[in-house]
Amino acid sequence: MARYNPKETEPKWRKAWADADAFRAVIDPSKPKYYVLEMFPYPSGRLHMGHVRNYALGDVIARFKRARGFSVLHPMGWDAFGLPAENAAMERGVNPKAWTYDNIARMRSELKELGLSIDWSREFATCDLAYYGQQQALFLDLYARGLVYRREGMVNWDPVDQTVLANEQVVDGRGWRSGAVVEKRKLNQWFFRITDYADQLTDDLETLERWPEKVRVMQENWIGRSKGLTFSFAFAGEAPAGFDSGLEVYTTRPDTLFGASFVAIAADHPLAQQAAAKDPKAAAFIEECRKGGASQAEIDTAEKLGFDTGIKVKHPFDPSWELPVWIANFVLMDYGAGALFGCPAHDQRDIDFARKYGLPVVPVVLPPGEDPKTFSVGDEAYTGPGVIYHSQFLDGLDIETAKAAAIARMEELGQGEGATVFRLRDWGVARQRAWGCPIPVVHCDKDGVVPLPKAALPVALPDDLEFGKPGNALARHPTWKHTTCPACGGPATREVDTLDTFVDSSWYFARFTNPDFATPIDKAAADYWMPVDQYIGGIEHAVLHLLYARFVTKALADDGQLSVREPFAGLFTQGMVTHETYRRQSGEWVEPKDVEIVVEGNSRRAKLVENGAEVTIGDAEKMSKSKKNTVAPEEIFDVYGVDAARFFVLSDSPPERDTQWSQAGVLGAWRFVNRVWEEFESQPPGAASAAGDDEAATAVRRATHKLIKQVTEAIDTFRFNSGIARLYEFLNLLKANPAADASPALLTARQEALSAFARLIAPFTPHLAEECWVRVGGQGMAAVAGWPAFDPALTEDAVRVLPVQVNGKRRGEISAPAGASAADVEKIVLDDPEIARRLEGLTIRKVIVVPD
RNA sequence: GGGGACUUGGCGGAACCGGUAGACGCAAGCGACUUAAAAUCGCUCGGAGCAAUCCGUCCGGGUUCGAGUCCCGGAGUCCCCACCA
Repeated sequence: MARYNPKETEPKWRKAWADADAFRAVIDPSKPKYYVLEMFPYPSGRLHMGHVRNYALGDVIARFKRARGFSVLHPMGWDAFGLPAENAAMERGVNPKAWTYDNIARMRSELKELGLSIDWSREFATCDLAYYGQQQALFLDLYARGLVYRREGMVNWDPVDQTVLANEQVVDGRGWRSGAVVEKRKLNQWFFRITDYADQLTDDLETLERWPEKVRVMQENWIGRSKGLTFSFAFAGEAPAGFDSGLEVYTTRPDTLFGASFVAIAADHPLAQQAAAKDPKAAAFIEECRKGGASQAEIDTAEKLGFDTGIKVKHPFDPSWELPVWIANFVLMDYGAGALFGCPAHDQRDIDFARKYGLPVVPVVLPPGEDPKTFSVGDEAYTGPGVIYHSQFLDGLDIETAKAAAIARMEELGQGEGATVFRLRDWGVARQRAWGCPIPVVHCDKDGVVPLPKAALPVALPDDLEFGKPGNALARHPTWKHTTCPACGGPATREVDTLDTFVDSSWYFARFTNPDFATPIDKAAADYWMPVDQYIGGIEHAVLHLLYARFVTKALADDGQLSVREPFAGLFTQGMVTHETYRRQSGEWVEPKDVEIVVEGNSRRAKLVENGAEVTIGDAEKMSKSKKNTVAPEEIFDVYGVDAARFFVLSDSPPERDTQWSQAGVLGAWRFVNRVWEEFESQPPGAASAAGDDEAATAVRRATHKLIKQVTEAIDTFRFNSGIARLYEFLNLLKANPAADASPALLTARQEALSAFARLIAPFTPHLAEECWVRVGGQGMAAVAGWPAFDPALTEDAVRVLPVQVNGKRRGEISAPAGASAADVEKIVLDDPEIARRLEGLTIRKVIVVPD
């Protein structure tokens, strides 16, 4: 029998789908819609196994939903702006635009080879003028709504990439791409007012039921909403210049106000600057603070350092009580008010500080069961529950009540009010890069910063950028930036900063609903397709991309351009594709294809193919070039076909977990493909439908209906590996009931089984499914054939095998008809000789029957 | 320091509501076919034991007729955030 030949069948069916335009997304109000989207790829140049898994996952959903009668939108595009193109330009002297479009062309053809059910007519790249021109319009819309502003601020400067980074892009004090230690710089910057939406972005997380809990928690922590009190300390003497209304601080523990023993301000605080101007020692201390690094190790070991300014403030509830104002290295200027009051007894950081500088430690929260006369705090702050004491009008209250009472009193006094503070900062969106979306504003000597009118859009990037040296090639282009001011008509210069590429990916999903529309979003199309029903991508975007996309969606909804307030109704975060790592004794990494695995019983060793030298087998890690543990998808497609590769990345592990690529694993998938094909080939074509049933036919028929039910549920719940296990089981059953020597009844049952089977495997192995569908006499193509239905009555077994436990231990099993009553089951059990033996000498006290 | 997840054979994993632990796949062993190998097919495959049977889901307790699953305590691994007032 001829083996299945994917090289022949797979291209044939891809062409058939394209010719039939089978995957075009159509607005059809008579059908429910389903929008499935995988995070679009950066066109790095080559497809890797992670892509294969990501897009295969989405394609299972898309094909399944299409078969289930949904009108499906499953588009593809390119997240195409960004630094790698500029780096390539610098290193190899290529043009970033040409480099990017070359990569896109190559990756497009590789992706198409995967046989994905994508509507390619909607494809775009974010570096297409047609896309980023619309993004400029969108920028102006947000500008008009007051959601974009420019201010001078301290920014994170990446000295290697020579650009600004958002807070989210600084990891452990280093740039997320370059890994360089980030510097603080003062620059004029463009910001999106994401903090306006901080409350909504937190509250609406609750509505995202089909998001992983983990991602919601991460976003909630990132936004970092905290409720507390802002209030001002009056100065004991004359108020310093600019502080007539006092020194403002923020706290989440107003209940501990009577435990205050100092006030601490950040080194960058204006009051600290004033102190520095008068006192060189203060200036020296501030300089010292600036040197402190932001990395994990530095924070862990950093000593709490302070400098007493000599300034005193009055306690808000007792003006006779004065507190010293210290400059402290642990106070952050950009959180809360940049100043705090220290309550050492109930805050670990404060007590470290107080013990070092000999400041008072007054407990005001009495832990349950402690005696107020003897309770004291050592070097460890008490942060647990208790009753307030030593606190005048707050005495006797619990912590929560005391917080409310303190806030109420402060509001009465007019010295402060309850406040919500966020960790989230506004999103700095300007990048000093040339390969990005130009910001559509000009700078005019007379009119200042002037947004361009929409008629002046798009602002196109010049093609003749020169990338020989670091820095912004757009800024040094000889002519591009020179233009006229739309307000006065005089000479002006264009903004040379471009938008963060995360802006590009914050609305592309909406653009897919009509990628050719004359304004950024076609509301009618978006109203039909949005929100994305199932979004699929890596967990690494849990905060950055997914938070920005949520913000932009809300802003566009408020602007009337979208009706939905959340972009992604369902989110699935898939695991990575990993592979074992191999190293020579010298420590060099070795590629899998240069390694031969030797198996001895349960132990595995590895040696070099070329000379048999011993190789160390390391843990499975994410495929990466640096560790040489990559497997090129094309090579796998070439040997086993696309279907086997798709099938393997889906079959081995649950999709949310990492899956380990192995040669043996893909061989298993290849065997499956061949066994499926053999089963279809062995079935005589046009098997007549015979009336009547025999035992084998009944078993096959029941198993078929059960299989349909199980595979349907498995796909619905993202348990693809379990669904595939059921497919294997069913194939084993068919093999046990072969077409050769089959009764007419069994042949008929097999025919029905194979017809269903061809459609059930279509989401996983679409090319093979088409070939099988033809073989079994199906009409049209499997891709559009519709999902098989099951008869619930046939999914239930008529006879149940029930385990029998005696005293909680399994002691045998009996068979009972489905739905048998408790009394009937009890009778069968008691009549069973094996059970009777087990009951000898025992008294039956209680019988528990669990139905079926 | 704060938050979250995970831990089941040699391996990936299954077990949906507390009801037969280890489905399915991989690896391995034995056999068939073959001059031989590959491919393919059949059987075995958590541990101990001839067997009856006993033990077994990270460890220790608990709830329950019954716990991989629920509760309490602990260990390990991984992820996110972090001088956040």
